[in-house]
Parts: sequence; C-alpha cells; structure tokens
Amino acid sequence: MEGKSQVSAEPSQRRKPRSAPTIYDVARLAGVNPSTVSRTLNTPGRINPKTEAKVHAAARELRYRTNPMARALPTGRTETLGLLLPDITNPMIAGVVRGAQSAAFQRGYTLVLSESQESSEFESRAADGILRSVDGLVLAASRLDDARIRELADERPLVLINREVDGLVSVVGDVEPGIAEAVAHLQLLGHRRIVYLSGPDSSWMSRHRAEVIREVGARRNVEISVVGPNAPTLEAGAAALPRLVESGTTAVMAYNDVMAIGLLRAAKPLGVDVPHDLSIIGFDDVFGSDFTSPPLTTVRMPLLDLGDLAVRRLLDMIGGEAGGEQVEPPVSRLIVRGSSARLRG
Amino acid sequence: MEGKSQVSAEPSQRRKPRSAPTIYDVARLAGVNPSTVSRTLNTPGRINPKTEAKVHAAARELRYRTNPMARALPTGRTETLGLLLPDITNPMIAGVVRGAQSAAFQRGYTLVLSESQESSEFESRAADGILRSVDGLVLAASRLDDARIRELADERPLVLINREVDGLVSVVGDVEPGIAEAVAHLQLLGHRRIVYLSGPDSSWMSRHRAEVIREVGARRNVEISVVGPNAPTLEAGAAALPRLVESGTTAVMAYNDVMAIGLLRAAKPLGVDVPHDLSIIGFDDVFGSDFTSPPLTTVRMPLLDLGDLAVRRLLDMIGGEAGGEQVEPPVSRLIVRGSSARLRG
DNA sequence: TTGTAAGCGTTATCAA
DNA sequence: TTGATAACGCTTACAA
Repeated sequence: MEGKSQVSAEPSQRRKPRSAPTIYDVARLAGVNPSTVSRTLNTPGRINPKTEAKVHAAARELRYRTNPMARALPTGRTETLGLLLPDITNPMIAGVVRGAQSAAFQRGYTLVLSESQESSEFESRAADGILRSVDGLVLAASRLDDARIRELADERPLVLINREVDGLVSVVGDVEPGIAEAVAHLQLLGHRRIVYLSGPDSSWMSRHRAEVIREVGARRNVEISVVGPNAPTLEAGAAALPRLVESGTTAVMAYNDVMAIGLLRAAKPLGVDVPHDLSIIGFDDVFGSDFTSPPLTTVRMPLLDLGDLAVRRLLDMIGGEAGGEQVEPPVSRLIVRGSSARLRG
Repeated sequence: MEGKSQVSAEPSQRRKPRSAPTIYDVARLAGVNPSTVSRTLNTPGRINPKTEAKVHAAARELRYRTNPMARALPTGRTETLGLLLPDITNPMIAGVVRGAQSAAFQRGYTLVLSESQESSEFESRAADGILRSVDGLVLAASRLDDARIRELADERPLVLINREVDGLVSVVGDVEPGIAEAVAHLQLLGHRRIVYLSGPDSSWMSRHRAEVIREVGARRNVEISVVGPNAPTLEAGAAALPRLVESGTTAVMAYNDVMAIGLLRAAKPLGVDVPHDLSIIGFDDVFGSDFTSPPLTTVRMPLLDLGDLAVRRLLDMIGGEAGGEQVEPPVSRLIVRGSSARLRG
C-alpha cells in the first residue's frame, strides 16, 4: 500500500469453472423435487414447514441464488426497471435518480441506469441494450425524437420525465409557479424586458420553458425575447453575454443553472456588474449554484419527487402493485439569491 | 401544452397483449428452420446469401429483436457490464461513468449503473440485484467491506476503482504526485503544519489519502495531523472549521472538494480569511469548485481514464477481447487556484 | 448449407 | 402438499 498506486492484479484471479448451483442441486441435497424448491422459494406458507426448512437449509448451504434470466424466461418479468439519463454530469439529474431508486427498491425492483452523454444516438443504443431486460422504462429529459420514443413505448411500459409525447404517460414538474414568481420578481425590480436564453432545440424542456415564460410575460405585460438555441454549457452561457449586453438586456432567464453560471462568470471580466447591470436567473438549483458570487437566483424543481412519481406510475402500468394513489405533481418555486436586483441608478 | 403541467396519461395505454416475435415467427415467415435464423443472426457469412436475405427480410418485417434473457440461458453471457456507484451526486463520478460507458460501448457491451446513496446496505442489495444479470462488475469507491466484495468477486469477474482488496483487481489513480505537489506548494508558502480533514472511515480512498499525505509529510519534514472521520458533505466541512481555528491550523487538505467548499464557505461568517488566515486544498476538482470565492485549489485525478481502464481490465478478465495492452494508470496533479496562499503578516 | 433435437434454469399446469 | 412434465426463446452439437 504505497503512495505509488497502479493497476494491480493477482494473476491468480480467474473465473471459477464450477457454475452456480441450480434448483436441481438444491433439490438433490434436500431430497425433494426441483419444483418443490421453486415453490418453497416463491410461495412461502403453502408448503409443509418441514420440507420448507430442509429446502432453505440446502439452499443456504449451496449458497443458491436464483438465476434471473432463467426466471424471466417463463414469467416474462425481470423485476428490473430501466432509467435513461441524457447527461450524468447535469447535477439536476441526481435528485431524479435518488427518487426513482428508492421508489423502485421499496417495491422490490432493481433500478438500472444508463447515461448517454447528451447524444440521442447513444441514448437509442442504450435503450436497445436494456429494453428487453427490463419490465419498464423511464426516460428522463429524453433527447430521442417522438417516433423513436413511441417505438420503445410499443415494446415496454414507459414513462417520460420532463418531456411530453402525445399519447404517452409523462411526469412533468409544473414550471409555471416558479416562472410566474421569477417574472413578477424581475418586474418588481423594474425590468421591462426579459430575455430567455434558450437551451438546445432538442430539449423539450427548453422549448416548454420558453413557452411558459412567453405566456406569463404576455399576462403580466412584460416583453419577452428569446436568444438561442444554445448548448446547455458554461461556455455557451459565457459566449452569449456580449450579444445580450449589446442589445441592452437588463434581465436574463437562462435555460438552466449551468448556462446561467457561465453567463454570470463571464460578466466581471467584461465589466458587467451582476446584478446591478444585469439580473440573471437560472433553472434547477444545481449543486454549486450558490457558490458563485453573487449566488445565483434560480427556479427550483423538487426533483426527488419527479423520479419517485415516474417509477410509481410505471409500476402502476406494469400492473404489479395496487398503485393509483393520485399524487400532486411537483411544483417549482423561485429561490431568490444575489444575482437579481434593481437596476443601478 | 399549457404552462400548467402535470402527470398526464392517455388511459388507453396498456401493455399490448401480443408478445414479442421469436425466431420461430421469423423462421416461419422466412420458410426456414429456427436454428437457421439463429445462425444467420449470429454467424453472418457462413450462410447461403439467399436464405440470409430472406431471414433478414422476415426479421425486419416482424421487427424481431433477440431476447437477451433467452440468449443468456444457453450461453451464460449477457453482453452487459454493471457499474456500482456509491453516490451519483458526487460530481467526480461523472467522469468515471463516461469513461466506462464508452469503453463498454466500443466493445459491444451495454453498461448498466446502479447508485447506492452512500449506503453500504443499498450497495449490497444493488449488487445482488444485478450480479447474475451481468458478465462482470465494476465497483467504484465501494463502501462494502472486504469480505462482501470477495463474495461478489467469487461469483463474477470484478474490478475495483479507487479501492484495494487483497487478491482482487483494482484500478487506482496515483494520488502521490498531486499530493506531493500540494504539500510542497503549502510548504513553499510557509506552512509548517498541515491538517488532513478526513472523510468517512468506510472510505478506503480517504484512508489512502491520509497515508500518502503522512508519507509525503515525513519525507519533506512537514508536520501532518488528521482530523476526523467526517461525513463527506458541505455541512461536515463547515462544522470542522471551529476546531481547526482553535488549534491554530493554517493549512488544510480536505478529503474531497465538497468538504473543502463547506469549510471555505463557513470561513467568512466566522471572520476567517481564506487564504490569508487559512489555506484550503480539496480533492477531485468537482463541478463548482472554481465558482467559490476564492476558487478552490484542488488535486485533480483524470477520472475518465479510471472508468475506461477498469472496463478494459474487466473485459480482459471475462476473456472476450485480446486486451492486455498495459496502460499507464491515471496520475493526479495539483490545480492551484485562490484558496491557498502565504500567511498574512 | 440447413434441419433436428437437446439443453440452459426457471415457472406453471396437471396429476397424484 | 408434492412430483412429473411441458413450456419459455435461444444456441449448438450432430446429422443430413
């Protein structure tokens, strides 16, 4: 265990040739029929306590573990759910995963994730890779097009998060309250025009936010303009600043916190004072959004609930549990921090 | 598509009763034997081009997709690799995932992830959940104890990342260079004593860093003391500050950036000037570590390479590819930013 | 080159 | 309550 570490291996390690024990092995040891072993393990109670004990003892001794693939063949069920993520580096995704994970675990399902580096091609391949091995699929902020999503939904129960496709089940946080608060907040601070710095065109959520911001703006008599599309990155956020400054913008809502932070950090070097020259509001309240100076004002969505809800809806569709308890969809709200203020002078 | 969104569903959506097409369906349509279909799909070339064409046509028409569970039964292989993560919110993990993902994809394997919320119990259950459905397992910064890890390694080929267990294969970035740079850096700035703010006891990596820091300190004649264990959180980092200040500490290396940031942000309210009263160095260079003021000095590890390397080692063990090209293990280095400096006065 | 048939480890249906 | 036995969808000798 030196400071000098490396790729280490005991060459001795090799797959043991003995393959895993089956119910046949257990049956032989317990002196019963294989089907009895299966029953014992799956229908506890309906078995003679004595045989039950024998079977369990034998199973323990052999360290028997049921082979999920073999089980899935006759039953068609894997007790596994898949969650597809476009981008694991996006801190907003963590809450969704956590929520989904615990909802699945609670009901005895295993959740497997797959991330696709923001690429719809990878996402498509990943979907193919796990589709047939799961009982259902959750697509979070999917980058796939509607047709492809329908194809997948045709093969397995499927729930969308933060995305809508006609005829499919989706769980979308209600962005309206947070956006309404944000627009009102900016208006109160004296801003007459708000720029929405949009994300990628492939992001349904970016388009959705644009629409809602427009609606709210119209309702409250605030002028809204959209600048974009942009990549959802620090760099793209930073790159947008000059254009905004030139056009005399005083208030920006960015598609997400990452872009907002990019914008914010580009400001000081260019002599733009945030928030006194320019107010900035993000979305998501990601990790790090309150580290900046000034800390970022942002619209937060309770992400845990989204993941949890999506999995519960999915399990309802699969038809396992009772389900159906209609739950309130998550609601966004504005977190006011330092990046929004009244204009100087 | 109103601003008001919600949990939406077309009640019409229900599992279609027709089950997926099998090779039997394809065979019937193509007018050949099922085994021919199997061969066509798996051993291209060794088949009469005409039948091959017929089979492909039939498969396409039926939208046939091979059932991975049924295939796994006779072959014992799933073409799937599992990656277990302790904590998806830890931004350092993203690089590992990306690296592992592309290494796996490149070789035709699907990578499935499972995260365990820093809980060894969840991690254990997750491992059980996917163990039998994957051809091999990568454990990143595992929280499991050695015995449990050995158990898993006994059932499937397994590679560890940032963790060592006797007799098992592991991929560990070389932390020594970065730590040596960090200690030298602090020494040059006039610090005579360095506190290592340790992470949880269950983290092998925290213990490993402590050891290497001690070694480097001894070598360079810098006094090292350890404060901890601590949870790897913002809160725990912040909570440690008073103790450090009381003991007259001038330089801290924290187990990770999250703790370091917690510490750093607690400083200003307590009237501690970072870096002039206290220098802080973190580990990992996570997203957001340069948003703080001052931005965090940190030891960075090339994480992409760790994931990539782990998967390649794993595939070697599985015996699929040629493999074996010995690769340099990733090496850490110091990123000097604003949170470290000479003492005031 | 293609067909036949056995087997992979379970569950499920029927009898006993 | 338990034992036989036929699926489940695929691969793979072995034959033809």
